[in-house]
Amino acid sequence: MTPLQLFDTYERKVRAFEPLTAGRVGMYACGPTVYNFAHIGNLRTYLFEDILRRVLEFNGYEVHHVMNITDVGHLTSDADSGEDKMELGSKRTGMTAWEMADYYSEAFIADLERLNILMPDVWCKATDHIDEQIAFVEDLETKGYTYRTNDGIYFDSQKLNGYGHLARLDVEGLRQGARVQPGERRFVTDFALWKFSPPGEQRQMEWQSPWGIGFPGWHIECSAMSAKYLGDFFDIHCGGEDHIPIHHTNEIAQTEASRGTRLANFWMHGYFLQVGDAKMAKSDGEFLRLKTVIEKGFDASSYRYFCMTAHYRTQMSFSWDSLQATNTALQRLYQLAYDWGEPGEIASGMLGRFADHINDDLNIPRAIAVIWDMVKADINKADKKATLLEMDKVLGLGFADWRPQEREVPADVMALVEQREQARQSRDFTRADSLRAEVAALGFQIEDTREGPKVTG
RNA sequence: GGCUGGGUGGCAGAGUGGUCAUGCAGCGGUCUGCAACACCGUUUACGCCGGUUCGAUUCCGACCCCAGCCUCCA
Repeated sequence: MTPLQLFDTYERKVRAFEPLTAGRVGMYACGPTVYNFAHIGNLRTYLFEDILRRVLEFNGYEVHHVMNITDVGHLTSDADSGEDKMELGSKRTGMTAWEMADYYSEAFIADLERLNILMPDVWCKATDHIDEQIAFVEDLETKGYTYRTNDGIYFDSQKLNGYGHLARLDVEGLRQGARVQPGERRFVTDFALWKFSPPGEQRQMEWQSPWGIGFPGWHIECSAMSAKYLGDFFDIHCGGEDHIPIHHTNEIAQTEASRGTRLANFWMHGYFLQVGDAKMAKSDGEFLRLKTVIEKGFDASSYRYFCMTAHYRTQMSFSWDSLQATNTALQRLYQLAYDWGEPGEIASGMLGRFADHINDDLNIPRAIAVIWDMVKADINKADKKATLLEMDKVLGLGFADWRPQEREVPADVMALVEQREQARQSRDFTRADSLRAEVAALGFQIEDTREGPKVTG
């Protein structure tokens, strides 16, 4: 088996993965901001992270998986700052920010469960770690990386050598191309560590700090919480591609300034799902949820499989037709695997090829191609089944538990089926075909097999 | 506008300096009373223009288009 290789955004190359501590992997995944439901594009990223985790476990590592929940927003009491997500969400739903955070956190976790995504070992909420964040900012202040403006404490990105290396930022170009007035910020790439509550306003979420009442900036929660649960330098930090230039760049800046590390040994990013010509933007109001996919008659596992047909590091196009196409393939595979019966011995050649591909920077599309090779290969069914079940530890499609849909066939339908079979036996095919059409109109399909007619719903 | 990444057959999507991705769809066939299922076979590709090379979809350059970020979006 080829040793595991992963692409590291920081170094911009695929390199051998070696855990910092033998046998153990610390993995931090940027979680959701809980102001709305997750859309299927969000979920693609969590599917990528799930595959990453399963591949690490397949390689024998014990994974310590941490995911944050961003439940802090800029909450103001009036409509002026309509940009704020938590505020808008609270207004839209009629819930308090706290209620809304719980509501959408639960909905998010339910989606992950439906997709058979393994749960993190630690869920950490930003609001449960205010003290850690304040301590982190205090440390940065002591080390001289902060300055104060009228609305908050900011990180002085120019004090740091190599700010923006993760994203290969052209800092001077950013300065010239800035579309927003910097205000009291000294430089475009500076960002808030702590924001003050505006005078005279009561926020739903605000806390006491050495700098006054306010709330933490967005980036600080990940630096503070990952340090708490995984240490100052851990194995893998992952998230969506959109985080590369801002969020992860700033996390690295904070941690570099405070702890002297680049936070994680590997930085990994899942790429966007495209729907039609546009990306999925929650701000557009309309976005596609897993719920919608299920309501259209697909299983969550079909969406899981769909995502696995593309490499995590390429943008992928979603359409109902392409989901339908992968669904057809997956249902075929389920039925085939079911018909293979009880598992025998693992076919090591096939499993080896599969493992080589997953270890080659999670090349799941190639790994799945090996499965289709195996379908056609001259290997006995029991061994194919055993091999597939082993592969499914990574794929997570649930081949062991899949059963053909057995819908209760009503007695009147069964009667028609029997009448048709009699008509067939007496070679009255005209009558047989019209009875088949009748049964179809009632929502059941008849397939003639050697064992007689098979009725499916 | 700047920076970062990408453009592959009807669709989705791998990969490679010179023989195959794979799946779905299509087409032909086996099976079937006809179908369905299954199985066998099979067509179509590498954005555009140059360059390097014996040979480029693959390497290099320009151009066009798409995406991300510069607006606390996975």
